[in-house]
Amino acid sequence: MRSLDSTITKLKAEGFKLTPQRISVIKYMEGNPDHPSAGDIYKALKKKYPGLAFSTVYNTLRMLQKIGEIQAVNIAEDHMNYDPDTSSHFHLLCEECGKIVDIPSSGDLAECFRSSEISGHEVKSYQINMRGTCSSCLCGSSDPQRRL
Amino acid sequence: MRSLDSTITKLKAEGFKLTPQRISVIKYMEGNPDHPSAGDIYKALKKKYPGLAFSTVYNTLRMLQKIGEIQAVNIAEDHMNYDPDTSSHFHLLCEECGKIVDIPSSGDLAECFRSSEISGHEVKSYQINMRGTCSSCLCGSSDPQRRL
DNA sequence: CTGTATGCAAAGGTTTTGCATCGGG
DNA sequence: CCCGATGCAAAACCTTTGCATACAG
Repeated sequence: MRSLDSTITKLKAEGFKLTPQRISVIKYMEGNPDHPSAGDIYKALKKKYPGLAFSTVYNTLRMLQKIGEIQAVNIAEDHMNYDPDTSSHFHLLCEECGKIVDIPSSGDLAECFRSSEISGHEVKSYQINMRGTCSSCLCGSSDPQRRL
Repeated sequence: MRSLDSTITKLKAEGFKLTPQRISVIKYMEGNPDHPSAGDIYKALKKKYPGLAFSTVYNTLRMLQKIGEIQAVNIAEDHMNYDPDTSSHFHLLCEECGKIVDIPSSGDLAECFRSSEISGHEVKSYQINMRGTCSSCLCGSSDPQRRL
């Protein structure tokens, strides 16, 4: 997801309709670093757009996934999170504050997945998910953002 | 999970009770390469032990996780899978047959996670999940085990 | 206009919880 | 004996689905 404009252009090119609800979801995701869940998106947008259904959020997310504008992050145990940054990077779920933070992809790591063939299997995609404590919680030991 | 005996010994040492239901779950998991879900375990054991509750399966799995005898694998989209092999290795979800296969940890990959500090965050654990096509489905293109 | 997206509600699946009862240590 | 585990059922939660209506192109 580079920008609102490029995403909308892509939508049109792929033949999808531009409804206000879809645009609101796209706006919410664009540049959002918080890896929101479908529920987060629904709750946040429901205030502004009372006429918004849960299924519309899911449909829009699925559509954005299909055209490669967002990626689903399978790191939490009981729900999916969504990331507008589809470049190669990884995620850490902080066990203190519950946030999901981005981890840049190191050259060494990328090197391991250079080939699409690993142990005789064909690898089409991969995710690296970590758990631990994020830098904010490590420094500010008075944990200003503790949620758990 | 090394063996049935060692697991039972560990359970006793940790002060957990040895009930027939717990032992049946442990037996089912021990050496099982199929990464079953809680539902798989329940369905399989319900035949032999009609007196088995879903909650007991979940309780036992949580207990086994806590004492480090199994690990939860967060690779499927809508449920958790469980693996009695807690050594360092990764998983590939085959998009053809739906199976989860083990990928041995390479030295190069392990090297990347040598330090518990990455990008200023403290990493306590990590999972590498891949999607693609497993070697069985690649070879036997007549896909004898296709499920999707 | 036409076809598709929306909203609503209900279903489906997984996991959790509450409570009376049972049984292992 | 006693405390914790079990079984049962229901609830909670996330996600998907079906259908009539509304609306973008």
